[in-house]
This record gives sequence, C-alpha cells and structure tokens, in this order.
Amino acid sequence: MRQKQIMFKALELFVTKGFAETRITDIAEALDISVGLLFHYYESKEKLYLELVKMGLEGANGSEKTPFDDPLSYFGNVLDGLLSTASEQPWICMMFVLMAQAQKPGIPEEIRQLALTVDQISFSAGLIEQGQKLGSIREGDPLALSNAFWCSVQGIMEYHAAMPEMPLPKTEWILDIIRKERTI
Amino acid sequence: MRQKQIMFKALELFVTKGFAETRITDIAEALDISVGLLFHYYESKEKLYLELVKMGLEGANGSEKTPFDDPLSYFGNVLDGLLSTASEQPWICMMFVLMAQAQKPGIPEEIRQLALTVDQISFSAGLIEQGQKLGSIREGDPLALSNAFWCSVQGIMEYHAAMPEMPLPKTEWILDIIRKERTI
DNA sequence: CAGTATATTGAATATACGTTCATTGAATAT
DNA sequence: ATATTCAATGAACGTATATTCAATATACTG
Repeated sequence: MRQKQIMFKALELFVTKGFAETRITDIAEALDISVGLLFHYYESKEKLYLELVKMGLEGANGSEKTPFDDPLSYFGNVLDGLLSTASEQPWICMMFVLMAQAQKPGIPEEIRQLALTVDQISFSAGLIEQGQKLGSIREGDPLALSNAFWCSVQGIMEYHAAMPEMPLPKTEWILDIIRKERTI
Repeated sequence: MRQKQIMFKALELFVTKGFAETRITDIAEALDISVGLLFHYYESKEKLYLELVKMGLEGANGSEKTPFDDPLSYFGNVLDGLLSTASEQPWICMMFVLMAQAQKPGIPEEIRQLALTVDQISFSAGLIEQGQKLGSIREGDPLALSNAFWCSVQGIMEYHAAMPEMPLPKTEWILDIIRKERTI
C-alpha cells in the first residue's frame, strides 16, 4: 500500500521535475509522511528510481508484443492506446516519459544502462520497412521515419505530463507522419 | 571570448543532462578551466542559466516575426530552418530545447516565469485557424493541432540533442501533422 | 620598467540534501 | 501480561557541491 503510494508519487515528481530536481523530502511532503518512512520502504532514492524503471521495462516489453496484420495498424493501435489512456490513467503516459528520461546522461549509470535496453526506435524501424513494402507507409529512411514518429509521441507525452489540461492530438494526425496515403 | 565559451558549453550540458544534474565543475572541467574563473564571469549557476534563457527569448521573439503568405508555409519555413540548421549549428536546436526545459517545475521560479512568456503553442493556434479558413490546414481544434505540431518538433529536437547521429526527419513528414492535403 | 587592471587558480567555506539510527507507538503473537 | 514485529518519526550525520576569496600570473598602459 505505502509502497505503491510512494512509487506513484515519485513517478509523478520524477517526470514533472526530473530526477535530480526531485528532493526526497518533496516526495515525503507530498504524501505527508516522514523521510524516515520513505527509507524504510526504499533503501535509497536511486533504488526507488530503479524500481520505476524496472516497472517501465515490463510495460515496454509488453507493448512490443501487440499483434497486428499491417504494420501501420500496429502504430495506430499503440498510439491510440497511449492517447486514449493518457487522460484517465496518467501514470501510463508518465512511465513512457520516465523511460526516456532514464536514458539521459546524469542518471546513475546502472539505471541508465537498464533503460537503454528499451529501443523502440530501432525495433520499429523494422516494422516500418515491412510497411513500406506493403505500401501502407511512406518512403524514406526507415530509421528516420521511426525516429520522427516516436520522438513526436515522446514530445506529446512529455508535454501532457506537464500540462494535462492541453487537448491531446487525434491519432491520425500523428500517424500521418509515417502514413503513405491519406484515407480522406 | 571566455564568456561565450562558457555559455555554449553550459548550454550543451544543461540540455543533455538537465539543470540540476549539471555540476558547475562539469562545465569547468569540460572547458579545462577552474571553477573560480567560472564564477569570475558568472556570479552563480542560476545567473548563467538565466543568461541562456534570455538569449533564447530573443531568438524566439525573432522567429515569430518570420514573414509568410500562407500560414502553412510559415510552419514549413520555420521547421525547415530548424531541421536544416540542427546539424551544422547545434546550438540553435539546443536553445530550442533549453527554453522548454526552463518552463518545467524544479527550475528556479524567476527563470521559469521568464521562460513561460514564450508560448509558441497558443501563438501558433491563431495561425492555424487562419490556415484552416484558407484550406491549407486540416480541420480540428487549432490548439490541439498547434500542440501536436510543436510537441513533435520538441520531441525531435530533444532527441537530436542527445543523439546527433540519428537521422533527422524530412520537413514534410512533420508538416503533414497539420497539412490538409498531400501534394504528392 | 613600474604600475594597474584583468585573468586565473584552488583551497576554504557554507549549505543543501541523501541517508542513518535511536526511539516511540501500535498491533500481533506467545 | 510479556515479548516480538513492524510502521513511523525526526534529529543528527556525512557528503557532494555551489560559492567565496586571498593569492598569483598575465596582459596592458604610460
């Protein structure tokens, strides 16, 4: 119970403020518990962060297993899922942001390396190549297309985490980055 | 001379690592100068960051004055400028990232407020509405469209700052987020 | 060259913040 | 009743890091 409380509040703060900017007392104060109690459940700030990254890893590995027929529909489905749950279950979108955050320098190396094992961009590049052969995805360097798509999603999730009141985009708008032809 | 050296290195580090994660000694070491010298030119880490944000403010106000006939071409031109200079003059793209970074909680309040005066998203929402009337931009909530577009650009710039070797997207791919009809 | 300003250093200081730990209170088992 | 376990506290501690400053080198000026 306490464990989950702490995790979710930490997720929220790490995502909105950043790892180093989030003081251990920020988390304690936000939950109205003592610092001591926090260390009773998590032996260090780093370990707490590590737990969150591990949680994110599971989620990421899960989504890569989403079944699909056309690669384009894979991206559509994943994106649709992200955008529709972003409002009701903010933590999903926060996890998304956290995983990207954890890959940056400045994060404790051990954790960073773990986070780097998730590589949506190069994983998706393969699917994009398939989609190009099938004619549903536009021409161009698959890696660059994958990069464009995921970076856009990243940017949207990041902003939504900071400003949840801002209206989210429609799935098609973002899907059109990689889509070959409009189905107007 | 030293001033500029320090600013650009600080910009690079603040953008790749974050404000709190960047130690004042990181900057000094990267430039191979003493900490003392750094404080000789900038009275504090915060002031140094403030200077960077002020520099970014000027740039942002400048780009809003880019002339255009069709709103869609405004977005095309600005985006084209950003993407083409991103590789040769990384600092422009870094400034872009810095300004967004500076708006987040965890940044000293005074600086944060200053950074918040730049509001590309609502500024652009007006242009998008125009574009919709002229028929060059797709239907939908102008604010959501503006948000989608700029968040995508943000995500791309952020990732490029961390991984400059990753191929950048073509302007049209991102422009297609807001474009009404493809000019195939 | 003397003299002054400016650039540069790095050890000393102050402080913020993560972490420890002795202690308390409450619940549960013996 | 007594012992044992566990949640919970917050003051005390240590360390990392921003900041200061007195001392030194270098450049400039007349």
